[in-house]
Amino acid sequence: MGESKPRRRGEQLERAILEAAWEELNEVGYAGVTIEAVAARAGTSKPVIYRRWANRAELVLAAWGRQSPMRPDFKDTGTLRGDLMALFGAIAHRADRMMGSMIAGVMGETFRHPEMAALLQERLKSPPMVQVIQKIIDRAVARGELAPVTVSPRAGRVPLDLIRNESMLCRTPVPDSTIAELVDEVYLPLLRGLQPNN
Amino acid sequence: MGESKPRRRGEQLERAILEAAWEELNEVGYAGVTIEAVAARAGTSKPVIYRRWANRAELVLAAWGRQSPMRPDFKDTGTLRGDLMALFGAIAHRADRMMGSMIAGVMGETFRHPEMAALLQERLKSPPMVQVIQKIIDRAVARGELAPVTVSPRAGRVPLDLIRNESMLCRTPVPDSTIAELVDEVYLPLLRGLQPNN
DNA sequence: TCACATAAGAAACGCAACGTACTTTAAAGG
DNA sequence: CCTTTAAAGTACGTTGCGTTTCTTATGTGA
Repeated sequence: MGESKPRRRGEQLERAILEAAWEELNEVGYAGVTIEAVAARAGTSKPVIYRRWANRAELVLAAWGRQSPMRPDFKDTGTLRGDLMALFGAIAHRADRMMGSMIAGVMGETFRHPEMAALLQERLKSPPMVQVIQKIIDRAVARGELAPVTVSPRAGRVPLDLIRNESMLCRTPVPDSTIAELVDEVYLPLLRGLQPNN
Repeated sequence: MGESKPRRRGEQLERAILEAAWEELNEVGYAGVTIEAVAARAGTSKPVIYRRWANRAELVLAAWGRQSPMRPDFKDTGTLRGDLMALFGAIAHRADRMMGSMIAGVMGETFRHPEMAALLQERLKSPPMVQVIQKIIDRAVARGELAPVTVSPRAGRVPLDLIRNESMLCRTPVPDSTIAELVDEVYLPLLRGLQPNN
């Protein structure tokens, strides 16, 4: 066999596997991902994968972890509503159909592999979100749109939670109309209600 | 063989299967449910199940459908906050860990069986919720706790969505402290923010 | 009352993927 | 250069799927 493909190792191989896993995930969803297909796509074999991750859920979480985290751009749209629409839109854009499938899939396996629950939860807590929202609020306060407000961690997580919920249920990209509803009928009222003079 | 167990048919058999499926679901979670185990528990065989439901997701949804829907008791606790705590608590009580596993599992299969997405969504829309919340609000208005407010369908779904989200992520029964957070830091402010004089 | 249509029960199948074990072979490192 | 490491490849037993085939109990209606 003259064909001797250079044999990859360590970091390089691992990256190839995780990329293959991510692509599979996007094509067939969590339930459709098989270790064998990932191995084939990465041009490697099952044992190589099993040496690194104990099961599908771990592999998928690792593949997810390699994807660059959301970097919400702070560009000022000039209004509180505009900023919120942009933020919600950015979240929704990331939380597309595949995301829902993945979260659902991993979650579905936490009965068999309870240790995954913690990993998944940690991944979903998304700490930077509160700061982003606080920044948006501070700008609105500076504009005079809002009385000074501080959001609790819980209130800060609401946008992410609501959009994740929506995108998991709907399976399709969250439509703009839904984003507008969430902003106009939920989050803007919530922020107004948090103002001290109530 | 003197042992001739009476052979069940139709409705009776179907009920036995769905009950067995529900019990399996509660014991091992969606990912752990196997048609074979359900058949064994119901004292029947696989073909009998496959003759009725095309796959695990359909069977599980059917089993879920037999469970009595939530009947939120309207008992007046005397305060808006008390009523909301009771409502959120009732939702959380139903949306226990198994619920999360089931929703996640069915959702995870919507890649393979897209037709399930619609069924699941319909099941989750939970129409009566808005009326319940509106009733709670009206009582608060009558008490003078709140200026008159009407909640949009979207705002009315928020409690259910947030608690479902929470219970899916946490895997454990939603603790009272979380329910209090959702009421005090999210939903009460939201209702205040919806008042017209803002 | 009996014959027939229906559907339950049971066993086995081929398939796919799991997760593991074992061998061979290429690369890395002292 | 020689040893160690681990990747590639193969094969295995297991499980559950969804299906097929067959037998047999049950309810219906002639």
